[in-house]
Amino acid sequence: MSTTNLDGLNDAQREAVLYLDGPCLVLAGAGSGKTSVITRKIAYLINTCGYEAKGVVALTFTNKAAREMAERIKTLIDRKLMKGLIISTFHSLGVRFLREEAAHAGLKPQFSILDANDTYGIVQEMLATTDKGRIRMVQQKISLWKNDLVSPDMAERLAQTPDEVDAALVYRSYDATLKAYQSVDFDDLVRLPAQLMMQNAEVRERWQKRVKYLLVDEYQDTNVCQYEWVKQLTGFRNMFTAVGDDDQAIYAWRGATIENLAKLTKDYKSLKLIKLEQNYRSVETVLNAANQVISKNPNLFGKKLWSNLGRGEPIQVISMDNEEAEAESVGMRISASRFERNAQWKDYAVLYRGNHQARIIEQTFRQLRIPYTISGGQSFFDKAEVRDVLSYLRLIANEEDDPAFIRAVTTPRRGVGQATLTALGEHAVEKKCSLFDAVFEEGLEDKIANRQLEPMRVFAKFIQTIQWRASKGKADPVQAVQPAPADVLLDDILKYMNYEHYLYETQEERTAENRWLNVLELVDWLKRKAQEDGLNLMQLVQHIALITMLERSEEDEEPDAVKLTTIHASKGLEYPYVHMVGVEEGLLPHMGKDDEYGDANKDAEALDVRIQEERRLMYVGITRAQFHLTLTWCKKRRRAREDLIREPSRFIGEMGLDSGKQQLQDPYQGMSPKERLVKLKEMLQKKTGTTEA
DNA sequence: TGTCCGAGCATTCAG
DNA sequence: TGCTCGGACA
Repeated sequence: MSTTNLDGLNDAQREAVLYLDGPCLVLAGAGSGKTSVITRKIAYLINTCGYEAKGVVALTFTNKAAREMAERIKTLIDRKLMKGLIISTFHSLGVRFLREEAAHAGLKPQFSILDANDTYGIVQEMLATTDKGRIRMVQQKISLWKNDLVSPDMAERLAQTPDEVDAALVYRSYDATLKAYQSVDFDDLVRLPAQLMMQNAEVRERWQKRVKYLLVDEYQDTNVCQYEWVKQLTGFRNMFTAVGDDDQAIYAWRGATIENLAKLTKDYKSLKLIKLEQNYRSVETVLNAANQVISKNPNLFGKKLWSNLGRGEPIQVISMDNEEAEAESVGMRISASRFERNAQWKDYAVLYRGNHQARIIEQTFRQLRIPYTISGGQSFFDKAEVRDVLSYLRLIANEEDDPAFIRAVTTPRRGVGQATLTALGEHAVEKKCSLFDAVFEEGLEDKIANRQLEPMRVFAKFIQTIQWRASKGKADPVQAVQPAPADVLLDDILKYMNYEHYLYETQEERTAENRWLNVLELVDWLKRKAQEDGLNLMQLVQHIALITMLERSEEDEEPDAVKLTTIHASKGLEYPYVHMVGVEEGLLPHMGKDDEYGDANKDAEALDVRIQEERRLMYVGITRAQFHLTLTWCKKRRRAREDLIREPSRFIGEMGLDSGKQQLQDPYQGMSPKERLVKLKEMLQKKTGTTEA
């Protein structure tokens, strides 16, 4: 295992792995084997070049990507040599960084991490409104500013519209509030490390010394902040490999900026550019269409994918009467195709632009008895029940975490309502302390009636007791409590919450049961984690933000089912047979309610930029297909109570298909569902008669 | 004042 | 489907 195996890599891939003379940008087209390049390069660094694992850092955007990368590396490197290797998301590394450097950021190491729900509440309070749109707009604006490394001061100067002026004002006090809560939001997990490294020489040197080689995946998705952090981390050494594809940049709306790719060539004069243009995924018909579409975009580097997987079948474009017919047709086609090709359900994917499009497809698939799985949905840690339990843990670790206090003290209900919390808040301001501490501050009796005060004090005492019992085995002489390991404490917390009872009392039995199961799963997982890594409760809580529910994937076996997913969520995945639905003007490219093409003159450029991103989205969708692609669009689509007349997406025209051949009508057009089924059965029977191997 | 129910309506997403 | 908003009711 002392040398790295480079077998099976093409010339460009090999060059990318071996290049170590300085900064390196790998432009990796769809399906060109970029993960192989990253993992092999890591193996090469450690196995052959004598890098210590702890000096190598690979950054991704999702936990899933990080996990997959780690899996692959296990097969390439001796376990013993892997110790200390960091493969993580930007945010996870940010957490680790901030825990270590907390003092420099003015935080205690047990700071809390607030998610979008918590910050929504904070913004809501500051705006003193219930206008959801406005709150979200401000929240988003602040997030984008943070991602762009724009300070509140700068934001105030930059703000143009009245909305922005508002947002800038909120931004300032929002940040102050987070500080007071000893909390950070998700954006801070990257922003604060970047800023800290820019401003603090000691911190900068420490981390630059530590990171000997850096690899960044999906570089086109980085924002200003991430760019800067990467730059800081690589420092004078400039030893890094960035892998990305400008044609697959589809996250501008959340702050990512493709300019980062161009900026790289400017900032690093010696940047080595390597293009991976051989595609190992798709047949030529698919690839040609993708190339044609994306060629309508201005391009930075000029790359063209090719493959030697053969010509492949023509792409099909099918027009439908409406979305019911579309869903049915897709279902029937998949059924028939699966039979004809002797394929499996999981070889098929249905891609769409917006989540709501999945509904009709789900419905239809259930009728047709087609098994499916649907991607996306709420993440485990966003579920209300999970957040409820975690709010207790957060509060135990960091009693300054006011949002956690509010959530915990009001869940389950214990007679503490809005009025009480307001009074408590005033008291906290007066005494300049957290809500939690305010509960014990003198004078509260004058503000809050005993009936509310008492349960609140009982609650706060309970939290303290757990804190005492959790802190490194110190028995508290006054409270006479015994220290206890995390699993015991977790049980005690759940018991105190009486959460199961609360669930069944407040919700439908079925949902209560589901939610309780989620809680049990969470607690199980936490206990196991504590056991395996020998953590006490305090340490465990601090790790929560870093966690990925790794072990959950025991049932990893993916079921044999058709995959229903948005195009966004499909990035990075591949399927033998792909159906894209709703390929219509207005949907793909997507147009909001108020922006019609008509008076686009004023902001023609902005519109163009948006169309370009939609075009890349189309490109991503097309390139998911390995062997066959079917596009459908509806002549009419029901919106509210009216039928809208629709037109095929401009992107269909841009694919350069020889029309006529591929412009199919729905063969089942005008038939009732029953008739369609009969027709399908006929077709299947005919096939059975003449099936070949 | 709070909450319950039916109607209407959808960008895209992870940490 | 699932969420939110508006109107009705205790």
